[in-house]
Amino acid sequence: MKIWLNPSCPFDLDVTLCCGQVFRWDKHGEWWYGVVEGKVLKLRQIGNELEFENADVDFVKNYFGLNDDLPYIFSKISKDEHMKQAVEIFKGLRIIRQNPWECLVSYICATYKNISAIKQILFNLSKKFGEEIRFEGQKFYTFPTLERLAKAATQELAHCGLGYRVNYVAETAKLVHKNHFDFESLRKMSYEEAKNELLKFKGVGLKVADCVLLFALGKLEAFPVDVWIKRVILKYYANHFPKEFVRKISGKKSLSKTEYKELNLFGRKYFGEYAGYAQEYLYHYERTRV
DNA sequence: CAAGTGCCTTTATC
DNA sequence: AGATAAAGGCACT
Repeated sequence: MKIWLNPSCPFDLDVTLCCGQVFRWDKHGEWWYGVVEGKVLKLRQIGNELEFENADVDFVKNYFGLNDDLPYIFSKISKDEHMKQAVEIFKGLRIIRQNPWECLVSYICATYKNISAIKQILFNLSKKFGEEIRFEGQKFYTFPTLERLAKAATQELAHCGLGYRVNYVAETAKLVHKNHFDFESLRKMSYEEAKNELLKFKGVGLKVADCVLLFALGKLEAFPVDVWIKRVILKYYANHFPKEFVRKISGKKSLSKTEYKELNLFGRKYFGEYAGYAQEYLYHYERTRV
């Protein structure tokens, strides 16, 4: 099936899948393959044409955020030259609407890891606890269900390379299972309310909660602050903070809870209701700027 | 090549 | 409250 993209509303499949918001996509030739909602989704983009197999149009549109009005969002977040430049370079990057459960586990596993290591962990988890699917003669694995991970032995999880995150994933899976936790209900809540719900899970701090809100639940005002965003702020936006504060966070590697909240609040106030888009553009901009 | 550093941080413990 | 240490392991330098 095909979707014809409106040239005035940009989309860049490569950037969207490469920018580090999702971890289970691979490109073979010009086609991207990923397992989404239990099926292998295959797609490629040629200019304004998005061609895909194994999903319907509405699903693809929703998953890739094709309904987001990017020109309008750009007009809202383009507050300065840095942001304008990031937008100019990566124009078609869109926030993906991931499955909330997969997103939650992914970002619990992502703490203090680099992207290749995160991909490795999630592949290991899916291979061990997910379901094997064959597609075009290749093996793919669905993401483990919460029921399966809730039952998983810590020993088995440890073999996936989770390290000290084993207990975070195990306990979160058990709690989600026990409480029949309804991720969909978070969508109706405010940003703050939904965040507080997510913070109840083990291994979920302010950063992980923001990532789940942004990448799975469509809370586009969420502004996750990781080491890269901290760098961006120190580099381009330090004048928005007291000198003393800047010196303090420059000196150490990790942020305290209050320091995180300060940077997070700055992002949301400064960039506004689409701060999440600003975050992802700045993140990718800074990471590719070396 | 070995050793050191850094990684889309959180939690436990002062 | 607020700072500090500890927690896999792997990729990169």
